[in-house]
Amino acid sequence: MKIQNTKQKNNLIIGPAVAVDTLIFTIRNNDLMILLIKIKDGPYKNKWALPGGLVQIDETLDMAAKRVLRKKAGVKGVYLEQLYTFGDLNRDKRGRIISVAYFALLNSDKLKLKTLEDFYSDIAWKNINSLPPLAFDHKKIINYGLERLKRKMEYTNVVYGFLPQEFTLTEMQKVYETVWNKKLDKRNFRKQVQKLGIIEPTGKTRHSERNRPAKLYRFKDRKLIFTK
Amino acid sequence: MKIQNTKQKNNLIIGPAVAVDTLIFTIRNNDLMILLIKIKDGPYKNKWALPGGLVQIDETLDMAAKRVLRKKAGVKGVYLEQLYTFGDLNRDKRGRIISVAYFALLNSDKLKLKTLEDFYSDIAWKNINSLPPLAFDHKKIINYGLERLKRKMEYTNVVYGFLPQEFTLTEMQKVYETVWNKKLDKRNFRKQVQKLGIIEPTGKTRHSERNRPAKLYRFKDRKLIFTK
DNA sequence: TCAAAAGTGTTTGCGGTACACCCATGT
DNA sequence: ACATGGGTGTACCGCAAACACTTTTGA
Repeated sequence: MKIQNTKQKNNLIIGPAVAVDTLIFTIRNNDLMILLIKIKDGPYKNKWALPGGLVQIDETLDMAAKRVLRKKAGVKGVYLEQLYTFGDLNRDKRGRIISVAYFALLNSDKLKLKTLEDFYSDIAWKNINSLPPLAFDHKKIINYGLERLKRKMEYTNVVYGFLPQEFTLTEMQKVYETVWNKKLDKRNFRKQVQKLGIIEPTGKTRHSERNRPAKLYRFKDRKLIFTK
Repeated sequence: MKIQNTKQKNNLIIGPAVAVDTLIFTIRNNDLMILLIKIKDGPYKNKWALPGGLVQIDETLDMAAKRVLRKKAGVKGVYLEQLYTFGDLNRDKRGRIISVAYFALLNSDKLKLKTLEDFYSDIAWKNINSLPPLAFDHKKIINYGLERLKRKMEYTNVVYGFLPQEFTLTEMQKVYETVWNKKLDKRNFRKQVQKLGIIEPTGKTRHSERNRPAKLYRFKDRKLIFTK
């Protein structure tokens, strides 16, 4: 990359600004939810938007995304990956802002840490299937992220982002069914998952109300693995 | 995305600058090549780098990438997709620059238009397997792009980017073999490709020196299709 | 007739899919 | 004993992989 047609002095640049926007997904009651923030004023007043912020001069993109996660969702140590960078000219009416989109997956462990919507009226988990009117090009970004998520769950173990340390196979199956929006065969699902060798039994069981206890499993490695 | 901690007046922003860097691939003599530019001065003097440029205030990211392709490689209308955005703090010693990487695929039709290396001593096609010392984090970017390319050729028809309008099945197979760096079975390859239904015979044949003529094929659609 | 690349089918094994019943528990 | 979700095996089909010979052409 060669610098040309530019002036850079004390980090003063003539050019687009850079922001990160984060798609924070979780699953609650067998629904795929995304964390959104209501905009209070300006041209997008009363619309909802992805949590985001401008990238500071002394932070990387990943750092910026993690900062947003911490400040807006009160979580850290969750699954996070860069999604895509959106740079249309009029995606933000207020100025030329390029958005580097990230997506994060939260599990119920993380959710318990802080239930933000109890404290703020302008931040809320929204069902992915009934989104409110969105600001900017955030509808497009969410659609893009959803496709990535669906695809990635086919050929990686990224599902662990949605699951707590210990979980039952039925819970795991329900995550897939929720994201893919289709029923899976219980026997085939269990065979396939077990064959991949990415999870192991903890030896413990979970006793629900009045049913047979379910065996608990954990991921051998809570990091991204390609399974195909 | 909410603006905060920022000052924006007449597009004057305090923050990182944004550039695009393009991985321009082609295949020549059964080798995967990438177009690089030699840096003339500054801290990266005599190192090689990806063609790139700063994103102007009035152009989208795609426009910037296409501009680079046109100016540096003299081509247009080639396969182009956004790869990833690199934003480490010290990726460019000269200042805080975020790079949106793209990758492009050229076929021999396009190559004929302009053989740049005949005109410039500081621009050259380099074999992907014997790269010169690279500036910035461009080695990392190239590796990332290579992985994307290899994977994407498994589940899409993106190979068309490397192929001219008309081509033989052997030529097509050689593209795969070159990128994946392994031999494929001729009979299985032909069966699979034909079954996908993404190409069709043109009816014409190509007569090489002294062998049996090969049937020529074309892609039904020269746009990205998912085949799996 | 020879050299060189084009072109073509069959067999086998594995992975994915379809499908139904018994088990353990609490009430 | 019953209701509820947990847990298991087999049969079939289609796709992928392995594998070798014939055809067409120009010299």
